[in-house]
Amino acid sequence: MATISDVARIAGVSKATVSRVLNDTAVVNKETRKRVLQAIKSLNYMPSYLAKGMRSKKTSTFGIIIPDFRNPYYSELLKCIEEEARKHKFIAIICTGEMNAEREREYIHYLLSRQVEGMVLCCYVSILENKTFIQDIAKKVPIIVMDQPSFGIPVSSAYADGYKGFCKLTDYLIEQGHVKIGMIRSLHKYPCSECRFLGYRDTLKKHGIELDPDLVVECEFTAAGGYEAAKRMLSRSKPTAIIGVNDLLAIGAMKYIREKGYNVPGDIAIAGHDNIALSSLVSPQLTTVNIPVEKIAEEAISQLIRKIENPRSWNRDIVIDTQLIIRQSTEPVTKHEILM
Amino acid sequence: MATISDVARIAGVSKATVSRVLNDTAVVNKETRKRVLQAIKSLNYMPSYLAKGMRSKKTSTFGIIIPDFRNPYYSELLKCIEEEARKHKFIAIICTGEMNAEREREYIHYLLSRQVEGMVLCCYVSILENKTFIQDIAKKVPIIVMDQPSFGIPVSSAYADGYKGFCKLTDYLIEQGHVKIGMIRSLHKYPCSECRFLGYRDTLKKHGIELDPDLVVECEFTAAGGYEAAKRMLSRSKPTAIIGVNDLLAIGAMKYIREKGYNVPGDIAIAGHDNIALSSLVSPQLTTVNIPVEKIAEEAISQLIRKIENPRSWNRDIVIDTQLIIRQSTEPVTKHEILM
DNA sequence: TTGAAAGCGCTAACAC
DNA sequence: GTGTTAGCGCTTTCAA
Repeated sequence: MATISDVARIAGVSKATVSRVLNDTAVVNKETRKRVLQAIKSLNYMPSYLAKGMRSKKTSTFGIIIPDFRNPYYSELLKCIEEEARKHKFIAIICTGEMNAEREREYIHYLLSRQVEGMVLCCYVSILENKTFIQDIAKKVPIIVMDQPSFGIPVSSAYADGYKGFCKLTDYLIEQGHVKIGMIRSLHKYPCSECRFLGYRDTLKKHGIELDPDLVVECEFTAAGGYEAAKRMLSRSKPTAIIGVNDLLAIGAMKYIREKGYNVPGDIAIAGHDNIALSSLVSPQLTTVNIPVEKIAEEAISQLIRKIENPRSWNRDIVIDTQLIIRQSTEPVTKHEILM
Repeated sequence: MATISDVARIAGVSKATVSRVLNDTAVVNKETRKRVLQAIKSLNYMPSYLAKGMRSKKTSTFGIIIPDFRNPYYSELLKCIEEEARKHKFIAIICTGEMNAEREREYIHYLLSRQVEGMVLCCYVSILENKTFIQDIAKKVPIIVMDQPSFGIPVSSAYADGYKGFCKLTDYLIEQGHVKIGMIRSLHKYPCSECRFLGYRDTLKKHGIELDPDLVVECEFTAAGGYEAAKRMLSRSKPTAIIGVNDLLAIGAMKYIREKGYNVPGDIAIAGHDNIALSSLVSPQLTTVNIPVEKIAEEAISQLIRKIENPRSWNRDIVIDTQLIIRQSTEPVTKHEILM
């Protein structure tokens, strides 16, 4: 691979001049510039990001940690983040933390030694279990926490308002006449899951409905988890509606319920949260709460870039509003029966 | 951030010795080693991958280009690839080519200037449109092409045998008594899609069934594409079975068909290919062909690593066998009617 | 407007 | 076993 010295030699100039042409960092004589560009072309020269980064401390890279590639919510998030990064000529190194604090820490270290200029963290575990660790990292590199607030750690954050989302969802189901409303939530008390649960709990309370512990079950963050959770819930009680803490769980639950011969929404209405693409592909289509992922990604990345460009700029907590999306899985029973 | 010089100073040794301890590249006196490790700890020192990579030409990084994060097949692939990479202490930089040759080329350049040690390419467009380009890149860095053969380009490849898969699928449907079997394929003639189509075509022929052009429709690689494709197909003809070139398309088609009031599999049987997680979540569950993604990822990465460690080693075309998975969406009608 | 020289943090070759 | 030295490919003073 050709180096800047090769280019300089071919063009009959110094390395410094080539660098100037490359980075537009000083005025270069028109003729000289032309010769340099020709040399670059003829050698098929490409600057080395390693050398560049080492010298200038700018790697145009940031790191991002998500729990799992296979959760469609993160697929959408990654897509949006990549586009945003692209706009700023950044590239993202993506790692999966798998809800494992040690693995998360390991990757964060790894990213740091690769001199990323910023980090996007969807680390439900570390943030809680390792406040001081994250705090130390934040001194070295700008961090934005996704999907949950920053809990007093001096970093920025960007997340959808899950509390409000679950208030809307629960309110809506109660309006439809439901009283025995179950909830499937995550096994561990992750903040984003917890917020959603509180929205559900408080809304029940507001309407004078007592929370029934039999109607709250916990499971892994997968469709299979939702399936098992529904099984457990139905073995204890018989709700007329079930909310999943996210769409994936709701879809898993729906699968179990339909396999058992129950009608959705006739016998049991189901709703989720996140509005992943899948939620409108299943049948009946899933009622859910839309998270404007693009907007979150855009705001998060621009905040991160701002912080990279000016490390002393303020941290921000960016809270994004969500929208209730009513679909077949919670349609009023009468209407549903007509359709059948 | 502390550097190797700081560590050397604190430990009272030379940088070389620190490097030796760090990389286990020579025997170091036990006492000295201890002092070095203490210094590393006390300084919270982390080696810089930039400097390391620059000097040693080893970045422990490879690049991977996929079409889209949102296709679940790639989510699974990425997960497996990350795990394999992890075993070898490599990290992956993931980019999406979006079936766009220019974007693919741009990212490949980008990866190259970041000195990746190898590339995994799921680039349906570039490989075909830019053979010489890929060929040039292959001279600089080991490449493994995924999901399709290497077409004579001197690189390795790893893919599932889509031709055979579609033979099995078509054979099976014909055994079930289907004659009017439609196929939904990709808009562009990507090799992996084309192979699958040929398996379908040849199997029909083998059974003396003539290919009906009205029963072959093309669409984008998304569920929405499959939905539209089914609409078009049904407006022209009435098959008793439809195969999607992948599960996503099949699921989109199924959605349209059920919305139109047809029974699946009663009126129209549906099958896909890939066995994405989603295929067993929809109802009826989708008959499909399993691609052992883990195995492909494992073989691909170990081949890539082999090539990195010994650039003169042979290229290989790794072809992985697939398995027919029969589910509800193609169950014999009689059995289905009993179930209803 | 351009060049020379220093140095980013590390490893590798060679001495001792 | 360990230290010295050179240099990876680039940017950034400082001089001219």
